[in-house]
Amino acid sequence: MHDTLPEEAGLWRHIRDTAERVARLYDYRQITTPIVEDASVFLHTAGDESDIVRKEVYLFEDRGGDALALRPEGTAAVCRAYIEHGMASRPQPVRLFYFGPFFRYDRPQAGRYRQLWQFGVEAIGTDSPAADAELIDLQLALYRELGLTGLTLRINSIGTAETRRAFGKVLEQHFLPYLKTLSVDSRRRFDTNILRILDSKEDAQHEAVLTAPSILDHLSAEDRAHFEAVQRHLSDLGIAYEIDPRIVRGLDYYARTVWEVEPPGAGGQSTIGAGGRYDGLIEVLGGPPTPAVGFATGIERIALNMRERGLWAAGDSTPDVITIPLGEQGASAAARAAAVLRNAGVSVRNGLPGRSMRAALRAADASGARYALIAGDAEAAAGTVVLKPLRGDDPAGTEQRTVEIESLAAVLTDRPGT
RNA sequence: GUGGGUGUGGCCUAGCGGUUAGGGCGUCAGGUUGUGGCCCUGAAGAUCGGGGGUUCGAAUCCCCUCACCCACCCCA
Repeated sequence: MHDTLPEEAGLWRHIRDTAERVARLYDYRQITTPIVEDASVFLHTAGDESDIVRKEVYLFEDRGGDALALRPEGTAAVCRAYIEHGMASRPQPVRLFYFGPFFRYDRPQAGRYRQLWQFGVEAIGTDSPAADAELIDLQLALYRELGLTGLTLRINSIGTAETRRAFGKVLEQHFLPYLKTLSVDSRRRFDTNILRILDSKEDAQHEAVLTAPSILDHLSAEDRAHFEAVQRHLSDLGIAYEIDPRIVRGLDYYARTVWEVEPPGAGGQSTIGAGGRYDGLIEVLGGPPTPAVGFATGIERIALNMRERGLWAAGDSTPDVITIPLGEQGASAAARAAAVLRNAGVSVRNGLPGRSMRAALRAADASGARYALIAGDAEAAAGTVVLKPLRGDDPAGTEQRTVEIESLAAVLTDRPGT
């Protein structure tokens, strides 16, 4: 798990602000759910026997003996809240977004952490293919706003659980003759989750995988019509996409549309965000049958991609002004000047007394502040301070001048760039 | 869960059986009386991830362990 240090804070704030702004542009509203939930919210939705539950959820018991979980994802919790707060009686769909930390007991690796931050958006209560397309549009708009271009959108339709069960049988017939030549992992998947063989890394070039039947040929007429409508909407929105029948999802509550977004030169843990339709989830959680669609995107991976592309240079925030108090009267004059400026919205680091002028100016220079404000006993007696521009590009020139404390705010805020 | 790699002051790193464990960056102080960026001087800061062992002697070799990183697996 990671600390976010001051040098990184600006990037995180930028990503978060951009995500929330874009979500609101599409009229989604924020929901914040607890970090800890009753374990059943996540266990039942993921299937009690899956790897997800057995190995990757942080589980613990509270003092009352209840089984709790650190939330591993957002969608199930949002759906729990939808049911609990009777949101089915609000205008449908309910349009929600969230931003926060999640926890997964995975082995960490590039772009994968045990505490991870996600931004997610959900439209609950609609089966319209236009909603699927809107969410994809929103997700791509976020990446675009952040400067992440050249991403690949891959979409697929996986029908219903019933479709996938039938398709699994087809795949069994297909892979059976090749079984001995497949990798160990694929042979295991043959029994546990046969659809996953399709996106095996090891066997990606294996004849059996290359010639495998496509789930798209096994969709129901309704599912096919839905998928075609999603594609029409994407085209209307001017969104480029690839159809990739190898994108699958393991859990039964998924339905129809699934998508993933990858940066160029993808490999490894590269997916930057993924979404899909989960028409069966609300029902699994004890609510009425309610169609829904959403996506989530990893903040660490966004940050990783932005840094790799030089879209954000690490840097501290800098104060506008740093004071240099000299002597006792100077210290109180500096404090007064700082208060005046802060009231006007100018950020001020009030320097600590006791340093030599030289040392204080060195520190002021290193701080990146635009101005040093020198307050000595002589100035204090006159109710003034010395305002010294520190950067060569100051519009008022580089000459320092004496300014009355009470007029400091006007002097500084009049100028652009402070 | 499986495999591989790396661990030396805050950061980067030299050293790979005998060194007071060296350097760079950063930090702090100073370079004369109230003026920065460069430069110069000085200081603080390391039980060499931890624990065992081999050896006259270990940061350097061996074993165990922990942490981190990378890949696989998994990916809600």
